[in-house]
Amino acid sequence: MAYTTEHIAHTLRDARKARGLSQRALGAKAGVPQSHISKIENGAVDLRTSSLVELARVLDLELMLVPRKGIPAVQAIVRNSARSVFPDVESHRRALGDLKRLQAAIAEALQAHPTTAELAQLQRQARELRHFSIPSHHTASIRNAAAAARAFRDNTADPSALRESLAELRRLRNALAHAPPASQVAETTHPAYSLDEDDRD
Amino acid sequence: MAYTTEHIAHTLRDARKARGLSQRALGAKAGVPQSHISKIENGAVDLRTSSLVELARVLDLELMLVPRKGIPAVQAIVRNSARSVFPDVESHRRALGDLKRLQAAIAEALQAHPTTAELAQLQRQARELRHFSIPSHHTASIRNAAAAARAFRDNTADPSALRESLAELRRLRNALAHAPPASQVAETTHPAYSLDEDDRD
DNA sequence: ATTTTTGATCTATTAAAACATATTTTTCAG
DNA sequence: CTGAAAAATATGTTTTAATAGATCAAAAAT
Repeated sequence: MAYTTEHIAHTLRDARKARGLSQRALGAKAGVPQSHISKIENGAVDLRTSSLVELARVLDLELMLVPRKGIPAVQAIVRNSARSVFPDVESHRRALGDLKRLQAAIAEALQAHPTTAELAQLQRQARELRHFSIPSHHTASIRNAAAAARAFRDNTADPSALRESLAELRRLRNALAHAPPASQVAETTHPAYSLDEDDRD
Repeated sequence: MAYTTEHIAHTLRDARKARGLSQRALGAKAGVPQSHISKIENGAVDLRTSSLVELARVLDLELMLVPRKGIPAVQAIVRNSARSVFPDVESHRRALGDLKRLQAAIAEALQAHPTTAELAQLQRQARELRHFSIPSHHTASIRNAAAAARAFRDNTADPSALRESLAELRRLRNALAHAPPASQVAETTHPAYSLDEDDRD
């Protein structure tokens, strides 16, 4: 398969992931079967132009023919369009780390005290939050919750701190869920360049 | 067929014409049969991405995925890359006029003196030149040749001026044929927008 | 543990690509 | 200007590969 085609496949996969779409979801929007998207992303097929255009559209990308002369300039633009959304992606990445630590703390606390209802609720809430892009100024809430969980693990006495954290996380989740633009998972508009985010845990 | 696909087909055809390539010539360079190019340009097929990439490459175009946000900026760049080559197209158009007059002069001279070998050679040479983009500073050679032909028509005596012109045109042709970039017919790098040059006489 | 979700694989169908051939357009001699 | 030869483009046919649909395996969620 030609270099450029590989490249395109990568771009599509990255863009899809950055938008938090599954192959099925993307396929549904673009009118393309999931199976086909799988093959495309794996470079197993030389897809037709219409398919490429459809997929790109759904991912907020447009296929363009650029004169060789203009390529560097265009690359700069593409890079910029991407950079303008990078901050969100970055803080999202950090927020994911915080969340992961929170979940670990909860797990440990549960190990010690498996019957605590507040911990189970916190666990569910933390899982929920992973579906959102979390602005940096909210990481404190998450770290506080983790601290509360650890404190509870060592001193079972008082679950009130847990309830407090739970309420705070709930408020956070609601705020994010009703946020105006596409705050649902890292706003994207991806460039042609991989970024291979460790979106996984 | 989707809008964008139509659009791409048009861009390809325009770019090819602007480069003065036949479907066959383009196909040969890109490794695609002429018949297929015909279908592509007529929107009769939904070509595969690799074909599109190959054709674009030969036409000095690159396929890129541009974030929606960046489209206007990219369009501006594309437009500019095109404009920068316009002067050449213009002088090419003028050179074609000169060539046409030269051919007419030769024809007349041949009418009067059908057996003159030099005239036949000149005729062939003039035909050859039509395949090239001729920078404006070379039009003098062509006009001189036309003058020589007209002179010969009226005064058969001396064919040496014809030979002189012939040699000059040959030199010109060789220079153009071996010119470094794509001087072969109007340097192009076409935008997505038609330009529909009256390449015809 | 099981139910859901996600991504990969297999089969049947359909359309692109390759090859040969026809048609149209251009060129140029008489 | 007219007709023949050549070049350029279009159109059939066959072959090959993309696409759609169903099924499967692995991972995640509850």
